[in-house]
Amino acid sequence: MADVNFNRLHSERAGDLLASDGNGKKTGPDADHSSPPYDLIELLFFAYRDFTSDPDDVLAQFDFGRAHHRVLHFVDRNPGIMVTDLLSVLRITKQSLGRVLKQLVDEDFIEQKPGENDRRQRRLKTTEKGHSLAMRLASLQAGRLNQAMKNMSEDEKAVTRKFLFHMINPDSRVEVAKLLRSDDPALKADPDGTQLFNDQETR
Amino acid sequence: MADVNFNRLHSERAGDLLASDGNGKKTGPDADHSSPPYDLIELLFFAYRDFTSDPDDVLAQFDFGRAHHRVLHFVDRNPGIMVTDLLSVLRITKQSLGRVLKQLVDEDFIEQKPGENDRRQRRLKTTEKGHSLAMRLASLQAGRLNQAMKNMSEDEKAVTRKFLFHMINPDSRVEVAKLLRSDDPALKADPDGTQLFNDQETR
DNA sequence: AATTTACGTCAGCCATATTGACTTATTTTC
DNA sequence: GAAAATAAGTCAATATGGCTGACGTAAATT
Repeated sequence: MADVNFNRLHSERAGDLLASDGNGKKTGPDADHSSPPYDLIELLFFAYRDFTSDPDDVLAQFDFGRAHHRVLHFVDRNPGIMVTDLLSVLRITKQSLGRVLKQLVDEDFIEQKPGENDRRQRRLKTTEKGHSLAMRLASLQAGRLNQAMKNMSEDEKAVTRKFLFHMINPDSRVEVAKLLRSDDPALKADPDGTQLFNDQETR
Repeated sequence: MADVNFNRLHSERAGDLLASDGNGKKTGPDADHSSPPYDLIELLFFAYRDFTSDPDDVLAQFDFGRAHHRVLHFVDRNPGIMVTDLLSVLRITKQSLGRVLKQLVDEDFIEQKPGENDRRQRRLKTTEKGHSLAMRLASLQAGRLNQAMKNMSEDEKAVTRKFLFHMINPDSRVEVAKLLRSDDPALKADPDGTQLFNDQETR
């Protein structure tokens, strides 16, 4: 709140990184003396902050947090997923997952049944109640994304997807690409997202 | 670790949201029956996860967390910023900020002096040590961003910036635009980022 | 039969956020 | 000049969501 005064907050530190045009482009002949793209760094911070805030508000009404959202989302998107897969996608520990998953199961948002071939597995899927909440949360995020892209051409949307994909660690891209195309038959023939994302690097 | 098996995890819930081409495009004549753009939702999640992971590793060596990073970043970028401004940018409480800011001041990453006109204010700026760490962290994020954009034209980069800007709550865009252009004289004449981001909506 | 895997659990720790109430300077307003 | 508003600090309590390490069990694989 309160009108914030950001005027007169100018950097007193020019010359930190040699000459730059202020946009991160090189001005010298060869070496990369550019300053960091602060605009993008900060845009990503603010964009993600707001991207998560809508769902957070809804989740709070259920006494859930962002952790529940992530679990609910990936279970809803990948019915039959097992605990090990969730751990690797979310990159958290079994204990951390266990707590939120238990709540989601206890409160009937997620149900589980043993794997048919391997009875050690817990195959997870959302209940109707869970699916409904997942859709509500996804719709909020969808609304924001659609609004942000409403004036974009298909090509421009593809550029955005490509950008986000390339922000992911190269090591993880194959796994992510698999997740993304998991219900899109048209992408089956593109195992590592190479075509999808016009990937021509890091190989 | 362990090879994860995402095959055979196909949605068993077709027909939830009427017909869709699987890409979030409308297939009907007018109403928006499209399903959420799950690919973008998940790409944003993974992109941000990895975007923050590099700095996290460095911060851990100093016994700092992501909260310290945010404070350090915005102080470094806005020398002379005061506590109230930080609170509004970071959207956290005074108590939360107080703790991490105290550590950063105690360990000589940030210094403070009273405002010249208003002696209640603490004008914050990074020390050499603090600036050095801030630059190190920014370079990590810059490296990832530059790599993600290395094959992009200037137009495509502009599209990406525009996308991120439009993901921000309309209410916050003016404030963010002010922050972004804070040391870029070329943008001074564009108070709410309208030109910069080719903004033609929400007015 | 031995090993590995999938999962669960106990116990404790830490970082980061929250709310509400209260204090102290200092500046602004009437 | 008195009253009100502002900038900042502080105390106390609480919640969330991560973490580590150790251990246990059932089922599958070698």
